[in-house]
Amino acid sequence: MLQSTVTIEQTANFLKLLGDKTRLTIVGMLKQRECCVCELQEVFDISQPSISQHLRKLKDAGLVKEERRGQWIYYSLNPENELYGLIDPILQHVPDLKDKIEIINKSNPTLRCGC
Amino acid sequence: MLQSTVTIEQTANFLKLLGDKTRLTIVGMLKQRECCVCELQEVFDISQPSISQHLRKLKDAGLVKEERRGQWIYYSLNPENELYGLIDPILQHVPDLKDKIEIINKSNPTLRCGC
DNA sequence: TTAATATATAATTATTTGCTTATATATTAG
DNA sequence: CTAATATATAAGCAAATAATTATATATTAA
Repeated sequence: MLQSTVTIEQTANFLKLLGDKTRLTIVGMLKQRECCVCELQEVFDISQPSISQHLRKLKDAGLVKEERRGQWIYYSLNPENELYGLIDPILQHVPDLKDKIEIINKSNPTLRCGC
Repeated sequence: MLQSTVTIEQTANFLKLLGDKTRLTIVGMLKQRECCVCELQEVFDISQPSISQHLRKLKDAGLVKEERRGQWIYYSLNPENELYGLIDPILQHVPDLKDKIEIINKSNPTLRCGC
């Protein structure tokens, strides 16, 4: 694979972006499946605006895409990002996040009634 | 290779550490060869104490070792670090730092006179 | 011993960061 | 339309960060 044309400063900024526990966890979860904000809220002990602000940073860096579907805005990783290829090696060093995905699968916040 | 037993928080801290242009450059240079502070000074536009402080952070995180040899203290990467394996994939996305190594090879600050 | 060099530490400061609460906007349901 | 829900934005604040200058410590050379 060719070396990408990213500057050292861009790479440092990318690492700084992932150098936050919340954002790294979000990215790890999005690697498994897209999530909306209310789903992420199930997993983190911070306020909804705080989650939105982390997502905005990820989006501003082009690492994450958003897509509105009705009431919800779904976030997913953007494989077009020049440094996307770094995500996998990084996540390989991190414990599995399937438990977090389990949590939101079970609580299912986007299904408000079981009728 | 087995997945290492590092927490997501430790990984985030590691990425935050490398998420700084100066420190990422230092690590990239140390990947090529050990350096002392006065050599690194040739390459950066910041004060000597600032460089020492970056090195201390890297050392506190166990990413870097130091070894005094006479007047100089040489810094090198510590391959024992649990996340050492991440350094290569990261540096693959960064332009080569051989030019910086060239600079210190040429200025040769540890050789004060040619006699 | 003294002077020079290499490096570390301390104190200070401006900036950035991550959070909070309050509020605004957009969508859906009734 | 109105109420409820999902999300974003704004304002404010405390803590962390990266730099600076000043000073201390360690080593070498004379």
